[in-house]
Amino acid sequence: MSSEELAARGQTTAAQVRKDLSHFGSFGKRGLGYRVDELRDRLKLILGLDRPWRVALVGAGRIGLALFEYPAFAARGFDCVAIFDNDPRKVGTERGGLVVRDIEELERAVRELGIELMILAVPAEAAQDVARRAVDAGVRGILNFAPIRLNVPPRVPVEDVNLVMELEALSFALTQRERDA
Amino acid sequence: MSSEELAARGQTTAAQVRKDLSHFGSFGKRGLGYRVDELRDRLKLILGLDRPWRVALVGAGRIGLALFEYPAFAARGFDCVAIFDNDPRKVGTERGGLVVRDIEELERAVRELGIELMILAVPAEAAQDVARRAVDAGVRGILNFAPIRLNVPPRVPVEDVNLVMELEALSFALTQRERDA
DNA sequence: GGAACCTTGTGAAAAGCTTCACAAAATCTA
DNA sequence: TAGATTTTGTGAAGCTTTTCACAAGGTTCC
Repeated sequence: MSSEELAARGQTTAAQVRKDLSHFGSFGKRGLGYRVDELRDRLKLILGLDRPWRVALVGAGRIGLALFEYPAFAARGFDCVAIFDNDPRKVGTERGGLVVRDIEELERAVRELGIELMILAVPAEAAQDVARRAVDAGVRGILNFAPIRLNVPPRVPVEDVNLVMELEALSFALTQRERDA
Repeated sequence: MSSEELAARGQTTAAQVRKDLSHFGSFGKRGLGYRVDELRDRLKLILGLDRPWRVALVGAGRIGLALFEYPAFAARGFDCVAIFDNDPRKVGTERGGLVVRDIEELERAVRELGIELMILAVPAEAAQDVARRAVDAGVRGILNFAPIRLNVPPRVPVEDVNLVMELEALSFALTQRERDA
């Protein structure tokens, strides 16, 4: 498959595809393009998807649980191994094949289960404290749904998801178009 | 509040704050900074958040429903007015105060309820078709959870949310750090 | 084998974004 | 009122990202 076709599928340009890939090495054959199966394997390796990642959910609310049972995670090698919450009514109950643990067990469980990534889906007020504790216990990366900027050591990558902001981006785009017209 | 303080709170720089705001006009007073209440009101206006938006959910799966009941949406003026699904077991049941409608009613409901934004949370195979129908019926913007690039007219803004990709970004960041070390 | 054709990988140019730095405007102090 | 101080708004510089364009390498066909 040529960079031209990859670009068409990925909503980008052929030059962009080639430049991006060249950053990690030489993947294609001139006159021919890229072998899709080989490219996929090499990209998986680059992205670190050649091995499973152990993931925990903190905050057993509706969004957190819905995400955690999202089959696409497991399909890409993200293993959901623990759920934590501070609500005594939830602790001990089963959700999606896992027993909800008390947040007080966070540090011990992170160490014992070798948890590397955390999905943080707790109220904004609690997020910073949970993040600090988790990182101290060994969590290496955070997918953050709380609408605050987490203060963590620079070695810990954080990805923020803010769905309200996504809707606001649509509102802005449409409002701007109205004004232009 | 000075651009310096706004920057500290927003994880950016003072110059960036001033440049960004200057793009939309002159908001501050020299020697004094910005009046927070006035700034908030003017930004709301710029973002189009001075009026409510009518939002529909298509796909009454776990993630879609969890999102739809997310109180932060309503708090920012995004009114959830309809839920659609194609599963006869779900159609007619109540979810979060709304009766789930049959997807076949999509066009009529979009017109009658004046639906402007759609949260698209259906399987990837169905997403393009639903998007086309919704846009034809009058939907003006789409928050897309399906892992495909939607083909819609350029006047329709689309925001893509891909949670697997967010986790993959963490995996990549950590893998790269390992290699550097 | 050789001519025609295709597509990569990559310097160089163009475009876009961020930071710098400072005149201008406002406040504060006495 | 005047001098000291603060902070904006913004050109210009610096940096990053994207696009262009083409030599080099590879394929296809006769």
